[in-house]
Amino acid sequence: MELGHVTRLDDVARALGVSTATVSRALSGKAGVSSEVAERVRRTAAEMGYVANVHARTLAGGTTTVIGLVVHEIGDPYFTEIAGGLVEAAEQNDLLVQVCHAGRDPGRELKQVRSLVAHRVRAVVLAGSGHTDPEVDADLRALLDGFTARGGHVVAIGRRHLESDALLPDNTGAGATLARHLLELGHRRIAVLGGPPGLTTVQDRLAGIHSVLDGREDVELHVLETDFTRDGAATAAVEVVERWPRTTAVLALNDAMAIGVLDTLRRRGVRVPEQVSVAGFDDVAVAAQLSPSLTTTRFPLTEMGREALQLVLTPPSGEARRRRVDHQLITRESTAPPPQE
Amino acid sequence: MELGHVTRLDDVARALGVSTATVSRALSGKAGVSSEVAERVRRTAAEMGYVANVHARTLAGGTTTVIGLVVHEIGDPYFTEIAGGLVEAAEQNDLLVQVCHAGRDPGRELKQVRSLVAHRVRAVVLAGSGHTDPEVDADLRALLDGFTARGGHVVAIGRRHLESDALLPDNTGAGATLARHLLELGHRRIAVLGGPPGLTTVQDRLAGIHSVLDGREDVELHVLETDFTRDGAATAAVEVVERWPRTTAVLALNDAMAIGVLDTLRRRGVRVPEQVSVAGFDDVAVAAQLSPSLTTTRFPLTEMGREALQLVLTPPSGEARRRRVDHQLITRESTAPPPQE
DNA sequence: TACCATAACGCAAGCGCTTACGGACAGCGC
DNA sequence: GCGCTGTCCGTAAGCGCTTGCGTTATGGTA
Repeated sequence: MELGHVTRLDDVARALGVSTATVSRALSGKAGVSSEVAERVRRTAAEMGYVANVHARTLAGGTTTVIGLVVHEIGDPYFTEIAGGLVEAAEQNDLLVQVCHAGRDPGRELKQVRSLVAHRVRAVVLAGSGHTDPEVDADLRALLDGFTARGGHVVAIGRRHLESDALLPDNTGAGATLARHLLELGHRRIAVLGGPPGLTTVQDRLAGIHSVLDGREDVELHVLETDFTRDGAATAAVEVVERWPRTTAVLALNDAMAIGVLDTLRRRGVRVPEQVSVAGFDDVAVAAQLSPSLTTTRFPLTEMGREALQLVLTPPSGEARRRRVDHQLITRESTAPPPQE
Repeated sequence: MELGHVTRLDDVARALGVSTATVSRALSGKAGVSSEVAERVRRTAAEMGYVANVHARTLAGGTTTVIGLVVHEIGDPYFTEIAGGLVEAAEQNDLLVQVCHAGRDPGRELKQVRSLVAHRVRAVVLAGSGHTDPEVDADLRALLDGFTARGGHVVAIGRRHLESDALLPDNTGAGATLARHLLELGHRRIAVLGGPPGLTTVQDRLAGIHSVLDGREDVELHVLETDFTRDGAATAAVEVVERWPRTTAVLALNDAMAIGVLDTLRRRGVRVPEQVSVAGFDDVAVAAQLSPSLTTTRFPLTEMGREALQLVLTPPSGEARRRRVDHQLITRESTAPPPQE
């Protein structure tokens, strides 16, 4: 209970009749203390319920045990899974994760990163798409450069424009794979629900799709720009149904959007996949349980979160480590051959 | 770029020819500085890219802008939605959220909270079920008591045993509602997939179920203890199918588990709801998109996260504020009358 | 025995900020 | 003119920890 009082390093030192220096060294396992004393210190500290003041420690030059994670949409399963892998791995390494929600707004993102830097976090992990316009990220990069220069570590997931360690999902390949899949099923009138054009993920996935579909005279392709969210896609799907009612396949640029599309189609009484096929990206955990289950491409998101932490833990080598993450086509119920005319 | 150097308060002060005290006061909007000077300070600080060192500030007695969130399972949508509401609301108030994963292990939880306390977070939000055994939480409560005594703020979501501000979902009511729902559909052979008995949420939901089903001679009720996770339920569902093949309804104590049940039944070729009805708790976002969509009870999770932040922001009044959160039955495809014999 | 490395520990100077306290100065009433 | 109040600002004392350096004890070596 002990209202209002926290045991400090000094209290422990006094209780043992040693100096704070000794206690400090003993507790952080540094050399310069005999093992018996160290043991006694540790025991007493534990008994007294001593917990080091993180701020004092950090200020004095010790190292932080917090890493920052910046995501676009905390509610999006894509990020949830990454966060899950990261937080769990962090916990195993006695690290804490500070989660920031940037809402796909570069300004907000900048603010969040600034705050993380101010907290002297050990590392910043940036998850999600970068911006195609290098200008947008200019401030961010300057900030991150300063951060790394002072010993901070930056790990990106899918931000290929950043010169940091990175996990780079093969978005272009995934786009191509899905386009090919639809083509092989026989679809020729395809709608793509794209996100805001400023995002590299959007750009890459679209590029993959175009690389397969462009130049084919028998293919009618409509690309709709919309919000990169489930609701955005749900609304856009209405437009697809009304403007191009003969569409036989809708390709959403992520699973959240695909779910939105399924939702709209269900409400409108359009049967999937009998009348319209739907596919997404990312193979979010629930994709398999959807009604109908969703054809998508898989990136090992949880695994990527864990791997990001591994990068955090291993000190940055001379040059940036960039690992490409491969995709995998997951064929499920939501795609099928188009209806006979 | 400026490798290795961060602008400090002192740098700003020197640039302006004033004392650090003045700069400090100006930046934190305290009295004692003329408005012109304050304005000049703010401008110069911004120009120099000054960002206060959070640790120094906190150590010197300033207040933190971090709040800690402890969840049982970061991957569980239940917590994800709460976290989503919380993180978003926090962002709007210039607060950072530190997320901890306790994995339903009191020891780990304790460790995480200890770490949060060491970080002098402004508030600790504990989400998820408490433990029925008061002993288990004894250490935790001592820790939290110390924390509040030093001005910390504790907000619980669903931890009715803690004497803090709390949001208390009506789990008992929800259990009763679902049991009644199954009964009304005509189900008489019901299996319940419960979680570990040490959790109050499990206890409360079960209590609600029992309050409706107990004493009815025509009802055959089997309660299975299992892991409170999707995989745990998936495994348990196998057991249900094999041991009590005539079961017509499976009630899982949360949606994640219900999803696991659906998964198992699908694999086994058992049709839902034609042969077996399935229901869950919480109305996680994907419940509506499942195949088949899931009957469940809704708690406004995202809203609860937001509300928790509101509690964090409003200073604790004399006595704990405890708000009960009502549930709502969401009837969907996964429940229907049992098959004719 | 004298000398020096080595180990074990204490001293004290910070880390970058906040804030009590006090000084300087202006304005006011008497 | 004096004193008083109030405003604006600087001085300096910490906040609780880490760590470089100095001191002392210890043992090994020539």
